[in-house]
Amino acid sequence: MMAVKEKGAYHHGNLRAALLEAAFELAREGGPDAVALREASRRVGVSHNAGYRHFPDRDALLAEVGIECMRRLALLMEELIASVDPAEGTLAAARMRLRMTGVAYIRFALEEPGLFRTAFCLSGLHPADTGSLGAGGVGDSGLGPFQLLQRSLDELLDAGGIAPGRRPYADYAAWAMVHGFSMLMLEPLREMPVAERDAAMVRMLEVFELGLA
Amino acid sequence: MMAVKEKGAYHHGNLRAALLEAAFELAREGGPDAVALREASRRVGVSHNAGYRHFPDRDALLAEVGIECMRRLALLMEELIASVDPAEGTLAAARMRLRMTGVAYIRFALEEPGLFRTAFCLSGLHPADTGSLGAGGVGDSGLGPFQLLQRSLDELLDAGGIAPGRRPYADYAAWAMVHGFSMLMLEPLREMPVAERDAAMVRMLEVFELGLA
DNA sequence: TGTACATCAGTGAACGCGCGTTCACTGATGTAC
DNA sequence: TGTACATCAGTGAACGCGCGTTCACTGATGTAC
Repeated sequence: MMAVKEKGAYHHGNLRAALLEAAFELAREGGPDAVALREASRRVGVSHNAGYRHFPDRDALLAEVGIECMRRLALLMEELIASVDPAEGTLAAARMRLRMTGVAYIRFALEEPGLFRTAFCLSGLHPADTGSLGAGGVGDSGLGPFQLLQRSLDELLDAGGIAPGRRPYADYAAWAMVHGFSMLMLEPLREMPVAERDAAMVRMLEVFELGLA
Repeated sequence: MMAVKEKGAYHHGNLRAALLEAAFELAREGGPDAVALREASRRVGVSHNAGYRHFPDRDALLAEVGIECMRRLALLMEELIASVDPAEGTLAAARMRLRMTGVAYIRFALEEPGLFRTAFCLSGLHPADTGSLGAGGVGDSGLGPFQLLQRSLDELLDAGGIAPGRRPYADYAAWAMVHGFSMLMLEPLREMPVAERDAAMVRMLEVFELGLA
C-alpha cells in the first residue's frame, strides 16, 4: 500500500489528477479561456511546466476538462429525468421527462456557466455522436446529453405524444431551443428577473411540446 | 474642400473611421477576441497607440464594432422580411415573414460567424431593450433584431396565426430557438451536411409555428 | 497677407501582464542482479 | 539483503508571443491678430 505523499515531497504522486481538478475549477470560474497550465500548476503548488509530464499540451488538458463538463451535464440530466418516477409509463410522465431533460440542461448552464461553456468549446467533441467520440462525456447510463434527449423524445413518441412524421429533427430543434435559451440568459439577458425567466422557459417548453403533438 | 490626405501624410485625416473598419474586419475574421487595437493600427498603417486619440480604450472600440454587427444583422432581417411582398396581408404571408425573420438570423450567424459572435459579446448591449441602449444596432426601420422579431410575431398574432394566450414570451422562445440553432451549427455541429442542416432548420421553424397556432 | 501660438493628432520607447513551450538539469523511485 | 543503474517526475531559467496602456515627444493644422 502506497503511503500518501506529504506536501512538499518531490514527487507529487498524483499530479495528473490534481492538475485536472485544478483545471476543472478554473473552467468553473472562468470558462475555457481560463484553463491555463500555468495557473493550474500554481494552484497545485508545482512548477509551471510539470504538467508536461502528463499532458502533451494545453489543449489536451482542456479537452479532458471539457469531457468532464459534458459528463456533469449528463449526470444532472439523468438525475432530473429520474425524478419523474421511472415506474410511471403514462403520456403525462413521458412529457414530464422530456421537459425535465430540457430543464436540467438550462439549469446546468445557469448554475455552472463556466462548465457549460467549457463543455461546448471542443471542436472534436460532438455530443451528437453516439459512440467513441463522446465516450467520456457520458452519465451513469452510458449516454451523453444528446443521447439522453433523444431517448426522452423516443419515449414520448412511444407514449403517443408526437404526431407521426414530427419525430425527425425534433432532437436538433429541442437542443437548439434549450441551448439558445441558456446562452441568452447567460449573456445578453442576464439581467432578466428570475421569475420572468422561469416563466419564459416554461412557455417555451410548452410551445415545443404543442408543436410536436 | 479638404483634400484627401495622401498615404504617408502625418495626419491620417480619418483615423477613427479607418480603425473602426479595420476592427470590424478583425471581428469578421476572428470574432470579438480578435479585435485588438494593435492589430487594427497595424492594418491601418499607423502607430499602435494612435487610436487612443479616438477611443478611450479597447473596450470602447469593441463596443462600437459590436453595435455595427447588430446593425448588419438587423439589415439582413429587414431584407429577408421584405422579400415576402409587403402588400400581402394574408396569414400565409405573416407566417412566411416570421419564418424569414428566423432564417435571416441563422443565415447571418452562419455566413458571418465572427460578426455574429461579436454582436453578442457586449454586456451592456441588450438587444431586448427598446430604446436608447440598442439605438445604434438598428436597421433602416429603426428597429433592432429583437424588435423586428417582435413585430413579426405581432403581425402573425393580428393575422390569426397565434392562439390566444400564446403570444407572451413567444419572442424569447423564438429568439432562443434560432440563437441556439445558430450556435450549435457554428460549433459542435459544424460538420453537419448543409442539406441536413437546412432540413433541420425548416422542421424546427415549423414545430415552432405549430406550437403557437 | 503674414506671422505667433495654441491645439490637435500622430510617434517611439517603454512597462507590465500572462500565457505556452523548450531546455538542460536533478531528486526520487523501482528494478535487475 | 544490498547495491548499480535506468527511468521517471519534478525544477528553474529562458524565449517568444501579443496584447493594453502610459509617457514625453513632435509634426501638422488652424486661428487670432
